[in-house]
Amino acid sequence: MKKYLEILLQCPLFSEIAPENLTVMLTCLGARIEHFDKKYTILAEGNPAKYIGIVLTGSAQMIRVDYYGNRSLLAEIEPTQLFGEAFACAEVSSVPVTIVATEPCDVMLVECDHVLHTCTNHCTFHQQLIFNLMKALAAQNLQFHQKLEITSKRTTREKLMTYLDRQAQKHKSAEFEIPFDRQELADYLEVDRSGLSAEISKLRREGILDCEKNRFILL
Amino acid sequence: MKKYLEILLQCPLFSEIAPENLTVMLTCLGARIEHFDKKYTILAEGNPAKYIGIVLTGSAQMIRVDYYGNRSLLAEIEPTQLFGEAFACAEVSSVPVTIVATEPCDVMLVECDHVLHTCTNHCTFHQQLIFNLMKALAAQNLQFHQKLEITSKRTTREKLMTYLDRQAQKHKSAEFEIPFDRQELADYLEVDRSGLSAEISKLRREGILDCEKNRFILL
DNA sequence: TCAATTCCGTTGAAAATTCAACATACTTTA
DNA sequence: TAAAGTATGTTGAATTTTCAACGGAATTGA
Repeated sequence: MKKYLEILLQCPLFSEIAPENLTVMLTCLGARIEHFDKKYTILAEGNPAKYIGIVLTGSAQMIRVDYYGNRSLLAEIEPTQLFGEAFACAEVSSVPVTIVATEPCDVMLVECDHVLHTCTNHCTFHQQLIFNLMKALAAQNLQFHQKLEITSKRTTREKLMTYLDRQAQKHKSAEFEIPFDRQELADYLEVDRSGLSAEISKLRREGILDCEKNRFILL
Repeated sequence: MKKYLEILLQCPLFSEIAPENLTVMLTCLGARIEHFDKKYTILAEGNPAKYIGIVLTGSAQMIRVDYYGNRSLLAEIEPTQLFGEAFACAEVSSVPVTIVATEPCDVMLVECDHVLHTCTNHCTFHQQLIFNLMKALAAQNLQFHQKLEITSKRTTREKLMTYLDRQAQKHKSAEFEIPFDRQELADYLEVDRSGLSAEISKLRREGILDCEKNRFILL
């Protein structure tokens, strides 16, 4: 556990928590760390929504695969970010999404009950944790707004350009790398991969953008 | 203010708040009530995100209209429900959506700062309010998951059927009313209105559903 | 290093969506 | 009550997406 304290202190869930209090707190929360190799499922759809997850190293994705096998990518999850907290806090019986490791991952799982309900010892901490959770949920809400803004566009071109504009804003540069390969980008934009490739080629020919692999330049 | 206490006590934001404490609390929060006629804008895109809104009577919608005038309907907001809380809590500078009244509305606005930051008098209340806000944000998160599940489908038929299935589940009945007219339903599903009408007719002819106005029956 | 696998761009045909226009029924309001 | 306005369904053409299939490039792993 020790080696992750650095990362945990940067996690939004532990914002404003004093380093010296973190260790004892983690045991109180029933925290445990698990490792997942690339492509492994960290949390499968249908499982009980009891845990809040924190990605410590590597990276993961929140995905949903429907009845017909259509895969939709809901969010990229990077170190220090949370997952599963919305379902645990809303007390749904089971999670409606799947979390998969896209790189070898170390993940911390804490029991949501222990976060929300004050225990005998650490009452003051819980208040801060709930506040932090609230902030994290609000931030995730914004992420979904952004995703909805993108996917509400009707054409592949508009979805792609809206996504790339937002990425450029985020990186404060017209040149940036995205965390997706082509199939993942298509799954995030909710479009067909081959159609997306065709559209990217077209935008290149038109001199609107350039790209190599997952590195894009808006011209 | 008095006449709304009943409704306010059922609002998720004031869950577990004792009735006798509510009135004094409202003044402490800088609460004020405003009325909006049908079709009026309650909160316009671009405005500062300082307030948490509560719909007391009537109904409202969260919408976004893009550059080209495409209208997208993000959520229906009914009495006791909140709006704007995600943006206020995430401390974004301005709201990226518009809230409009679909029926004559009474709306309460409270200053988010006053909710989040403990004042001199009512510290114990604030903790409960933050907890309630956290719950509300988690619930709204789920709503967006549901909307994303629907709009991630690739065809109008699949989007419509997924939406109607969820409504049937919600009402625990194959027969139910939806809160949208055809244009609004199209805006929620992110599809063309005329295409939606055509698809509904087709599903009727195939004996899969029946409907009259906004009342649907799944067969 | 070599073989196997994955990733990516291209293509053409089929399917679906969008768009504009119009007719009818319904609602609102003067 | 009549007129104006709104909501809904229908249609056909144009646009766009999806789907399946393929080949070459890049990556992985034995």
